[in-house]
Amino acid sequence: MRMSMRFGKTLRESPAEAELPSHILMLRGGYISKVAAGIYNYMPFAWRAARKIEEIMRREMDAIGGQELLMPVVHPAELWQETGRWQAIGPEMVRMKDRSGRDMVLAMTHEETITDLARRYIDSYKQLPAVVYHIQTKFRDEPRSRAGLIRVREFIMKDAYSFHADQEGLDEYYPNMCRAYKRICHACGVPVVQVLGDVGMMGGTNAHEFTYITDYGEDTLLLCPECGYAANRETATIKKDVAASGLSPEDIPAPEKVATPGKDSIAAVSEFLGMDPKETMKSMVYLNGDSLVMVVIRGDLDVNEKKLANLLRVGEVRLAYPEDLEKAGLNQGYMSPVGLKGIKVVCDDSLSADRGYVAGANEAGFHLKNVVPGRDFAVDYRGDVVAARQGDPCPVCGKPLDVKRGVEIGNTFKLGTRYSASMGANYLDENGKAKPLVMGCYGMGLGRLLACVVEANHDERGIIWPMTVAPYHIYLVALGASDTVKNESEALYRRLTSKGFEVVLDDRDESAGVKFNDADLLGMPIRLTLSERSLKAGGVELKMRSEKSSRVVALSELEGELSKIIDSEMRRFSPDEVI
RNA sequence: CGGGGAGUGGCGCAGUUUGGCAGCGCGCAUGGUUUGGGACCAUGAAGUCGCAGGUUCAAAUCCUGUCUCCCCGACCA
Repeated sequence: MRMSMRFGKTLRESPAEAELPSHILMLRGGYISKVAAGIYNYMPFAWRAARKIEEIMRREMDAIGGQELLMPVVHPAELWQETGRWQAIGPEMVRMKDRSGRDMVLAMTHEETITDLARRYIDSYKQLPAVVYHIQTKFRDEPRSRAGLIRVREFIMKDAYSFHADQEGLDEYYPNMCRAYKRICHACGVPVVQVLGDVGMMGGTNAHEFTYITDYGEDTLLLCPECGYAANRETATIKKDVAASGLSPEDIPAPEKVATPGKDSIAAVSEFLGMDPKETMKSMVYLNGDSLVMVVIRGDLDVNEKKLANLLRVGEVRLAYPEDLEKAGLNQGYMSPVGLKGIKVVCDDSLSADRGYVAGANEAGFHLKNVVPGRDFAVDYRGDVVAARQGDPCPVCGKPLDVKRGVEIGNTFKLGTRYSASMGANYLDENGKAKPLVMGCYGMGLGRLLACVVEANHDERGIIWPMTVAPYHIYLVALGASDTVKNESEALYRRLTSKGFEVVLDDRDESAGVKFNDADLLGMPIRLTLSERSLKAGGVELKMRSEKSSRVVALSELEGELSKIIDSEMRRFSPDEVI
């Protein structure tokens, strides 16, 4: 490839719209160009890198029994109506009518289409497990695209689906996919952590995310540096240390009303009464659709709305407005579930039913001592709705948790029978009995991974592509306008290309500074410089993008040297070496 | 959807406060001089100032509406 003929160009200044390194560098390098918010063109260099990532994905998917197919981007609405997602999903799904007025959707994902295929082609347990994948465009009309390729509306995803006879089959297969995901990221030079994830709109029982840790990420994670516990904010929990008191509710004195004038916060009340916040009960009221829900949790803890919504099996809840509280006759600062009527109560499992807590008296200026969950108020839901915070004890080992940000590159879900049951995707087992297929689904964003490659591999001058995904391995700078340099560089370019090396020849009529700066910005791993000076020194100058120093290599030894470097770099990123 | 900011040649920006010839740098084209870390000289092309309406002798500038884009939040590969 000759730079003089490159479709696209580098920019000296970074476009105002970009803030992240990956976004800035890919725009400046002419790798991507924006069409609309969250919709990008992949220019030739970026597309070459993307295709290399795809090949890595294919290699790893094939290695765990995946078969590649291709499903369409436009689906008939009926498929999505069968699973209920036509109704359940909001405006992020693009809907349209075809010319005959049939409702159609743009694919946000492909569970429906693959399950439709599965019910038509999988008849018997003898065909299981079955694993298929494809690399295809998705469209999600996100409320807010941002950060270049990291959060877009149109994106290419590698998504895989597995079908099993039973949960055990899925459980057995699932780790293969997790390992493959780590191998793919490693091969692309992107370190990832596997974290517990929320099932979200997919449904199912169990999920993991594969996340690249960076302050620019929009996913919030809780990590335990001690034991490796890792979960995203929607799933993370903490050690609550609720030791049994050995008391039964009858042993605990009845609630006692105490005056707490003006003490309308946990901190104020516990200080006033000389108690630990852990001995108090915090009451929060949320709006679930039109109805109110009260959540009670130990005084020192906070509520995670997403976990609350999941416990209630609804899409979302929001903190009630002061007017709502007033209408319900609740005194903010003095609320409690005691004597509450017509409002469901969620009790976090940080509160135990064998001890008394300080709670509000539902009367301004008063609290109750010795309030026992279950005895003094009815519990409608009990579960874990705690919001894990920086420094909270790890649920596994008790050491303080760290909060980090990250970019979710891929995720894996144990779907179970969520889709097969609603779409009637059954197989016959050994006894000839029809059973729903047990499914897993596994997504990974191609553009997002590409952006993370840049995030994880750049310096202030530009991108430093790992050999495995570099658009080209070698950037050959022809320096100077002399015929000797022109002829020699042209000959070298042809020679290397004909031997299968991936080479960009910078044959532009530009100054040395421009060429070197573009070489650094574009980030091919090996830079060769051919000039009068290098020829006089005995050959071409060879410099790795990732290193400072350079050396001169004789033209006669060049191929051997390049092969050696490329091989060792490829090995450095080989997942077999590590995972 | 809530909060903040911005739309002026391809890119980065000034000009808007106080209405009066639409500018600068980079890039692009042509010619010449240069060639080891973003060269220099000369000449040139390119903008309905996001869009619509209004005020005015006159609007990039003032008013109204609208669209788009960016950042923070809610939400996701």
